[in-house]
Order: sequence, then C-alpha cells, then structure tokens
Amino acid sequence: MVELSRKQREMEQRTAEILRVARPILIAEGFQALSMDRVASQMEYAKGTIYNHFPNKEEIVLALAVESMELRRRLFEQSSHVTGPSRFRMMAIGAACEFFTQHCTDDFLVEQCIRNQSIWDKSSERRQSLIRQCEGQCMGIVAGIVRDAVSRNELVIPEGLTPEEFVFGFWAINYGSQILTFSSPSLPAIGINDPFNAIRVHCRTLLNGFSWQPTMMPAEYDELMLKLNETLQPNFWSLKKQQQSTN
Amino acid sequence: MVELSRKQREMEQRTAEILRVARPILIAEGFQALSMDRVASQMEYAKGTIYNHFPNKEEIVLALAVESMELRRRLFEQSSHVTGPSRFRMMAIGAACEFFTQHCTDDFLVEQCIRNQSIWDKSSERRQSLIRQCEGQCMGIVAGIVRDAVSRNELVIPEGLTPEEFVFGFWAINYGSQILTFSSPSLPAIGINDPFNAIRVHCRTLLNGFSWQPTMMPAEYDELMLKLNETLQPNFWSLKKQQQSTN
DNA sequence: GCGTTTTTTGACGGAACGTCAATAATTGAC
DNA sequence: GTCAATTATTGACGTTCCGTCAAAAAACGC
Repeated sequence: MVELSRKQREMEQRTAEILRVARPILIAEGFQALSMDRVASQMEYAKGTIYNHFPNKEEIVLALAVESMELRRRLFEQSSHVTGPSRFRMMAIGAACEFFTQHCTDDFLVEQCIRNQSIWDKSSERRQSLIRQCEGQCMGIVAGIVRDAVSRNELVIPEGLTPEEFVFGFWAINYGSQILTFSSPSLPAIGINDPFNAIRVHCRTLLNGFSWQPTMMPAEYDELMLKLNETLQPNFWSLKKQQQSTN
Repeated sequence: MVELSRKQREMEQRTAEILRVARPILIAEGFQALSMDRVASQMEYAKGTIYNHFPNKEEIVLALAVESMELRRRLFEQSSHVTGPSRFRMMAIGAACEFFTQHCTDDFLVEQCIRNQSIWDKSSERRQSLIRQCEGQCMGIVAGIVRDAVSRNELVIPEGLTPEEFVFGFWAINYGSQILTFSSPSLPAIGINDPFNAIRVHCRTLLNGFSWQPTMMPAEYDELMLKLNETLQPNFWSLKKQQQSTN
C-alpha cells in the first residue's frame, strides 16, 4: 500500500532524526548524558514517542554503533580493491585504519561505547546481530586478503594460526592503540609522543616479520603508505561524508 | 596520638571493607549496578557514612582500579627480575601479561571500567594521579628493559621511536587483544578460536622482527615461555593472593 | 556527669528510566 | 462531510538512584 509505505517512511525518517539528535550528545558528553528526556525535548516530541522507536537508550547507542561500524566496513571494502600484490592490499587496510583513527574519532568513540556488558545486555538480539555481522564482514575482508596472499605464495601463516587469528593480531594492535590513545591519561607524559607513528612501525615490522612479500625497508614502506593514502583518501572522505549525511 | 591513630585505623579498615563489598558487584554486574545504596545496605551502614569515605561512586571504582593496576605493576616488577638476556626479561613481561589476562580477568574488567570519560571526569585529581603513576611505573619497568637491551647491543630501536613508543606497540597488542577477547561477541564465530595463542605468535614475530637478540624459532620461543611460566607463576600466584587479602 | 565535638543517619530534592491511561489525530466506510 | 474505529502521541506517574544536610547519636575530654 502507498498509504502504509508513507507512514513507514515517516517513521523511518524520525528514527533517523532521533539518531541525528542523539549522536552529538553521546559523542560530546558520553553515554550517561544521553537521556531520553533530553532527546525528546530536543526533538519537540514527548518521551513516549521516542520509546515507540527505541525500547531503551541502549538501543539508540547500538543503532549509532551500527552506523559507525558500517563506515569502517566500507573503508575496508574500498581498501581491499587496491590493485597490486596482496601486501599492498593489506597495507591499504592499514591506511583505512589510520584514516578511521585520525579522521573518524567520533565513530570510534561510539564503537567503544558498546564494548560494555550493561549496554549489550539491554539491547535487542536483532541489533546485536547487525553488529556481529558487520564485525564479521570486516574480518572477512581482511582474512580474504590473507587467504589470497597464502594462495599466491606471498605469505606463509605460522603453523597453528587460522587466517582470522593471523588478522586478529593486527586488529588487536590497532584497536588497542586507538583505545590507549584516546583514553590513557596523558600518553606524552610517559614518553609516547607519536603513538600513531609507533603503530605504523610495529605493523611494518609485523608484516616483514611474517615475511609477507614483498618485504620492505622502512623508507619503501612509508613511501607506499603515502601513495596509498593519496590514492585512497579521496574515497575515504567521500564515504565519510556519505555516512554523515545519512545519520 | 594513640587515640587519633586508632580512629584512623578504623576509618581505613572501613574504607577497605567498602571496596571489598563493591568489587564483586562491579565485576559481576557492572558499573551501573554498583549503587551507593546497595553498598550501604550490604554493609549495614547508612548511605551518608559511605559518602564519608568516597565522595561518589566513581571514586570507589577508581580506588578498585588502583588495586588492580598495582597488581599488574607487581607482576611486571617480578618479571623484570628474571636473569638472562634482556629478551628473556621482555618475554617474562609477556608471561606476566598472559597471566594477568588469563588469571586476573576480574582485575582487567575493573581496569577497563575506568577508561571512560564520565568516570574519569567525576573523580578526584588525587586518585587520578595514583592511576597515572602506576601506569607510568609499568611503562618504566618495560622501557627500562628496552633501554638495557639497547645499551647491551641486543636491540636496535627503529629510527624515530623512543623506547616508550617501542613498548607502546606491545602494550597496544596485549591490551587490544584482551579487550577484544572479553568484549567481542563470539570471537570463535568469526574464526578466532585461540586469541591468546595468536597474540603470543604475534609478539614473537615482533620481537624477531625487531631482531631483538637472541632471535628464536617458534619452538625455542614456546619452550622458553614455558620455562618462564614455570619459574614465575608461583610468584605471580602469591602476588595475586596477596592482593586479594588486601582488598 | 556534662558540654563539646565528631560521626552517623535517613529523609529529601532532583534527575532519569520506562509505563500506560488518557487524549489527539488519522483513517476509511458510508 | 460525518463519525466510529484505529493508531499515534502525550506527559504524569511509580521507581530507582544520586548526593546533601539537618537532626540524632556517639565519642570525647574535663
């Protein structure tokens, strides 16, 4: 029915509007500052109406996280299409991670929010599975590059590791550094001035350590990263803009 | 005054008692389940009395975090005293991390709690600096090993990295993997069955990648880790027990 | 004992959650 | 165009928790 779909459209539009209102609050003032009353009054609707869209505020946060994780997925997707040896594609993923860390800090904050038992507990199975799915897709993209590298004899995965477990190390170092960078009180005070560069060096060392061909000297590596960034960043930015207009 | 000190003692005892009551609540049910009313009623004191010890619940959480981070520091301390080449000591730190991840999961959860702007914001400068101090000490211990390695010509740090930035990579990969392991929904579902082993392989690859002498084949590495664990674990356990009786 | 100081208490104001009966708006049959 | 039926919106309400503070109780010291 045309009628029904108009209503549905309006409903979806308002759902999006709620997220648009909620996001800056969550980002600027944190989870506890995000209240249903506040969202309602800011939208000039009654609280009950908001509850027609989301059964609790945790669901709002999860919905925001889905948006942010989709952005990450699209960045990865984009990176995986780079041409060249498998290692180039892996480094392109690294470039995407760098971009996400540096230019999508808001999205990262939202992602971090949901790594919290209490939020997870109160939210619906449906949205949880959306998150899991997106996480799985990100992993799938990177693991795909790894499998491809193996089949082309450009990489030998150490014995006892699945491709996903291989990826896990890179995931951990990127994710960990991001969390530490944003939440560790005064990193510079303990001697870490450029965490971002440090992680790049570690990733290069890891790739070389696994002998992922072609191995690279520091200068070569940096040069290629520069080139990858130049190539990819326009796409990254447009994906980011796209996400911003949607949310 | 004897009088005064007796009162002080009682006060401190009760502070400790509050933490003893609060810790299991925080661990089992999370930050939001930890309420002052609940702690008070469980201790059979009025709420106001609890507020004589801690100005808000965030401070309680920070106090718990200090305890947990001190444990980590002591594990690191212990590990740094292993004899042998600098690399052995670095690997001993790795063993401490593994121990902390595997056997002090509660402490990790508490540590994770405080990486949250809103908790950090509401707590006192004094306790914040205790945390920072402890974090700095952990870093100091590991960076000390790195500096020693450099001065013994067992390691060359890549150009442009401070020893602390060098350590940061290991910190990030360990921390990141821990967070992902505990908070990522169903890691096995996306192909990661033994995250713990994966990180060990990555750390070995990193150490070898940096040519930290003596470089090691997988089997050698695992063997040494086994030996380190055998040597250190009794000490680790006793440090852990010690912390448990204090808190 | 008794006045003073310290500690404890729990009632209170305020904020946020999530609910639901009452109210308003929309729909479509006639 | 009217009106009964359906659907959506509203905000007051019960509840829970926070953090405060005046009053009550306990401890102190003379």
